Amino acid sequence: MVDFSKIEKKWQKRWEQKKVFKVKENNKKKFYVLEMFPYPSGSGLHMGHAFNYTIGDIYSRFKRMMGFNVLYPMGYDSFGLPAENAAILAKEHPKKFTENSIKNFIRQQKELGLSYDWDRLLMTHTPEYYKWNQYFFLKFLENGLVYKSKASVNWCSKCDTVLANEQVHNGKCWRHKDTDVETKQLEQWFIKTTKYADELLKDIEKLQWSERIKIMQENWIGKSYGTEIEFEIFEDVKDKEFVFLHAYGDSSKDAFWLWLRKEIENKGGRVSFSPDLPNTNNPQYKEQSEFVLNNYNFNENSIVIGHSLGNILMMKLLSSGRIKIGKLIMVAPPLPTKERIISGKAFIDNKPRPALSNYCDWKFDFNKIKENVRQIFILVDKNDHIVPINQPMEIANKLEAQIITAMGNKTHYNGEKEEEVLNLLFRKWKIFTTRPDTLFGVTFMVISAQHPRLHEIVTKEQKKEVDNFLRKIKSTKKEDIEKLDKEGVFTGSYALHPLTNQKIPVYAGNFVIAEYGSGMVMAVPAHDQRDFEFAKKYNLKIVNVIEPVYSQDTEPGKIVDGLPFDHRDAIIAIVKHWSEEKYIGLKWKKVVWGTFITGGIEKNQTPEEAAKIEIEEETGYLNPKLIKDFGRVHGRFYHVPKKINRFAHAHVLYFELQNSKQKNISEAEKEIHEIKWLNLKELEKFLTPTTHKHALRMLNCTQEAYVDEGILTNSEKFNGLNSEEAKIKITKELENKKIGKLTVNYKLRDWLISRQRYWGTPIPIIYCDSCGIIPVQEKDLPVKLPDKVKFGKGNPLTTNKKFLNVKCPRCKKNAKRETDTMDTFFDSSWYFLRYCDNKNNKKPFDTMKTNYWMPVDQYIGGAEHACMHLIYARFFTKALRNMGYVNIDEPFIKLFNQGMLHGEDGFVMSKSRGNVVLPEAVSKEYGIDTARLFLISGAAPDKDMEWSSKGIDGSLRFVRRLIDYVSNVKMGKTSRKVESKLNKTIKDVTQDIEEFKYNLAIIKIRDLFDSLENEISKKDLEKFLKLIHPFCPHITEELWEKIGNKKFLSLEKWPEYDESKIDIKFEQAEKSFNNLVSDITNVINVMKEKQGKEFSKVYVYSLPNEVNNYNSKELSIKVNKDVIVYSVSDKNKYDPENKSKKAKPGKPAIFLE
RNA sequence: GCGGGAGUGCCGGAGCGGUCAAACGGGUACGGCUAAGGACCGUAUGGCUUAGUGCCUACGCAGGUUCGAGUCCUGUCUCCCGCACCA
Repeated sequence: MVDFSKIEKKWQKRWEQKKVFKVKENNKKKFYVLEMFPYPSGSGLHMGHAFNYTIGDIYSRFKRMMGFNVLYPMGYDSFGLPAENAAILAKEHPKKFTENSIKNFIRQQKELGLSYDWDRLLMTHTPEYYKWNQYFFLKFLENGLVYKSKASVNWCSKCDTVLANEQVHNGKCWRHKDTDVETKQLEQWFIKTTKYADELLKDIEKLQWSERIKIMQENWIGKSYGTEIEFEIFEDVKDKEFVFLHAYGDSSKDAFWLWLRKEIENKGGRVSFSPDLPNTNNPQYKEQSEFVLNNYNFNENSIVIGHSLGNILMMKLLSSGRIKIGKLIMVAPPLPTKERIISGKAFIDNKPRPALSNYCDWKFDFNKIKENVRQIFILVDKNDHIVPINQPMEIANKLEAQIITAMGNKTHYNGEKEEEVLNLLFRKWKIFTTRPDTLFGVTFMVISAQHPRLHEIVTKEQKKEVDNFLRKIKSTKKEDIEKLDKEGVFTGSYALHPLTNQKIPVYAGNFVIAEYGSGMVMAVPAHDQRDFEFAKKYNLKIVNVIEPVYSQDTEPGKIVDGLPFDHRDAIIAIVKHWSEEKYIGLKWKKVVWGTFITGGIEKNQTPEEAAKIEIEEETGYLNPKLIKDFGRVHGRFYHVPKKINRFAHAHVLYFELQNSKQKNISEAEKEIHEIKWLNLKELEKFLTPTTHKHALRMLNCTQEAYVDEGILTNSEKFNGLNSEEAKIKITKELENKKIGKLTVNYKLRDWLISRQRYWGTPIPIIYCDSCGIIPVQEKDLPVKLPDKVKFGKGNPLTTNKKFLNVKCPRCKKNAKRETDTMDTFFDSSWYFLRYCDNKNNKKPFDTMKTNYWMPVDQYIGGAEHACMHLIYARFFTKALRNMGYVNIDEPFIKLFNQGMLHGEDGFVMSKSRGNVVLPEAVSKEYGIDTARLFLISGAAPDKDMEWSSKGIDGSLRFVRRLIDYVSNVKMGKTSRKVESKLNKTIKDVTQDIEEFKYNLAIIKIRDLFDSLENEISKKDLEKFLKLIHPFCPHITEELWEKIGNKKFLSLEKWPEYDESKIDIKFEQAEKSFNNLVSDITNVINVMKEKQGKEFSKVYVYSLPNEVNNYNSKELSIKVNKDVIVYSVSDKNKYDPENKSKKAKPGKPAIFLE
């Protein structure tokens, strides 16, 4: 019948030839519609893709017709792992593979009739594009937004590469839901996204995005306010042997680090102090070593702090295996390279030091040293004017020692007091807490077991145990760790409580996140569930510092608003039976209350005394024995008998009756309450006030921490404050002591961009042995990805020597390239800017052009990128703004998240599931316009939608009827009725499309179509076609041409509506018409069923002013009978039963015959 | 655990506090048009009732606000999604 594919081809060709959708910057108002560009998968497009693109295409076509200069581009996110993996499988080069896929994609997208400006095509795998990735990387580097760092990173063994934090979902790789992410310690490139954490969070409110996505981003950034507190972490130095080994030159033995000696001795350590080593002007190893061995004791616990030549002596001694020690701290070691020594220019000043060559012959046995000392630290002065920094670095590498470069107060850290040296022994560790009010409840510390600096605080004694623990953790999957018990192990180190100076143990734990805060937490077992569980497991001290406060918000005793609170010290006495497991409950007679024994504390009374008196008064029992004091609980409630709001501060005391001795209770007491003996279960139901329920929980020893806020206790001068006040005051106190401050913490981490894979943008960095890490110079960009590499194990780029080996841009010596590539999210973080100026080969883009087009007015894409792409792109925009490249704060003002298309089996349509429907197939049978129509009429485009091969029939019917109608309609005049409806529909549809309510728009268009009559004016018919055009572009173009138009409908103006032509009267008329139809059929049915009568003629009697509402022809068609319409006033009407009398406004009378 | 969203006829899904037995589409049934139709057109599709009427039962469940609730509020159940030991 209709050859859809012929029509489609015809118009697609014409659009392309005439460049109908090509845009340039001009004076018109711009509108930038953007769909998240696709990854060009090898399997091509299916209906799910068609669904996504149709949503954007409709919007673009609509906006274009609305008169906007619409930028609607398409491109491909063509770097990435799948291509690499698929290419390896298919033994095809990723480039060829990718470019084939893209070709396929473009063809298929063109067949969908999408109105892209194809001249703006971009592909991220082309050097023309990724050159600018490299360029931005270098710019970020210049601006301090890039750094390289060793960190514990997420590793996916299937991807064979690291993953960014955002790419780990539920402990699994975002691509491989079945692959556990491992942690590895690796040196990687990071982008400082955290620098913009605050702005990224703050600007969320500027975005017209769905609340859902906004909240997801907020949670991801995860800002929390709290206090940073410095804890001193130290090894227990008691009875430990320290040896200070200076050696060389001019410092006197008395002046050398006396301050440090004092610090150590204060903590119980023993310090042996070396005088200058013998004969330092011509040092001989033999002489000096004998001297040291004779004078000092070394054992596996001793800590040697070496300085100057003392370091070299120690390294020699350790090489020889003659001693074994615990820790070696090398402060400012003179460690020139062998070449330098031989050349006689050991140090920066180039003065020869022949003495050194006697000794520092570089014949160290590094493995031996590692064997004989447990921990090595090297401390290097940043501004050392003698020893070049890279020399100790080399040593540190060989020894796997930690190197710290920091400026000393005096050269070589010979100042009065050197914090950096001290820190190696007694390190300061900042921790973050949101609950400084619980500071006095800290009874231990927990450092993350994954913390890269954990080993620094593990002592010799605990090393084995810690190692065992770490091994255990490593062998458990990340997924299981979350379900695992809180576990840990003592590190051997202690922390000093900043306010009480108590010594508290430091544990390594599996439940602390290494990357959040400082990776160590202060543990408050009484008020944190995790810490509580940990403390229970390892029998650690639990100190209660927060007393609960309850507010009664249910009857009885619900707080009455507005009444002031009467404070009162009180007791809650739990009294146990002398022989049974039962407790006394008081049932109140005038109120519906059930409580324990309770009462106030008078002046000069202890809580125990007060409780005993209450017990005697209220129950008569004479011999209660105090067993346990549960501390206080505070309750705000309305005291019903006394008619006041009360704030009771109650001591909870637990008594056991020694015997049944009882005196008589006064009548007055008897009237207030009665005594009940209840077991624990009964009490649960019986007790009404929340404070008493709390007391019961304490009696039950509930295995829970009290984590809410409350009133401080056991907190010295902060006792009695509520949590809110205490947080402020304790933080202030810490600030005064300079060991804490108010601070903000984010969950957001820096963005790890290194990927150990081939198919990505090479990171433009060169490693030079002499110059270190050198960025590639801008003029040398792009660093092209070489074609020839070997895939297999490890990073493919290392297999291309031509790529790998370069000359250092600075010193021209041989150097090596960085072989990691960038995360492909880097590519997609700025592609929307490149579309604005995609052919520029001088700059990433012309700012004039981005200023015109940006920001993207309408972004369309899936919600799965809420915390990945969308955060990166927002970060990029802000960073580029600060660097002067763009003038906007946010890239995407409006965001629309489309739903997913499901296959007929109910699952998301995907190739791997095998439920895909191919557009080509559908197009052949139904036409792509029909498919488009069906896709968006099923459900709102932001909801998931199920494909149905039956459902599409409905759309096909509509399209056919439409063609049929336009082909046969008589051009003439439009009736007022149709005109009214048309204008109303234009109004509604315009708004619906604007709001992406395509499904509703279609309903209204169909409704209008049903009301169209056999005659219509050309103008109105055109308006009607325009309304449908965004949904069905090919068919409408064809019909548009058919009715005699030469220009493209695609470029026509969207119809405007005329409010004055919208007449509700017509709607009412339509309604009464429909009512009439249903009335008639109703009667026909009733009569047929009831009396078996059949009628062939219908007479309708309408009020005279409404008679035009009821067209007999239309009625006849509707009810499928002959219908004759009379006006009631018509004298010649046929009305044998005088039914016309029954006619009412909007409701004509009927007679059947 | 925290956060977000949703529960409406056989199905997909519409539903400004009143005009809702519920749009539109699909399915199903019946009828018409036809040589025939899986094409097209019409009717029906909670129950009872009626010459075009009226009533009842219905929007997960239970309450509440209101003259009036599918629509607002509270609680509850179920489902979906996101984050998850974030100190």
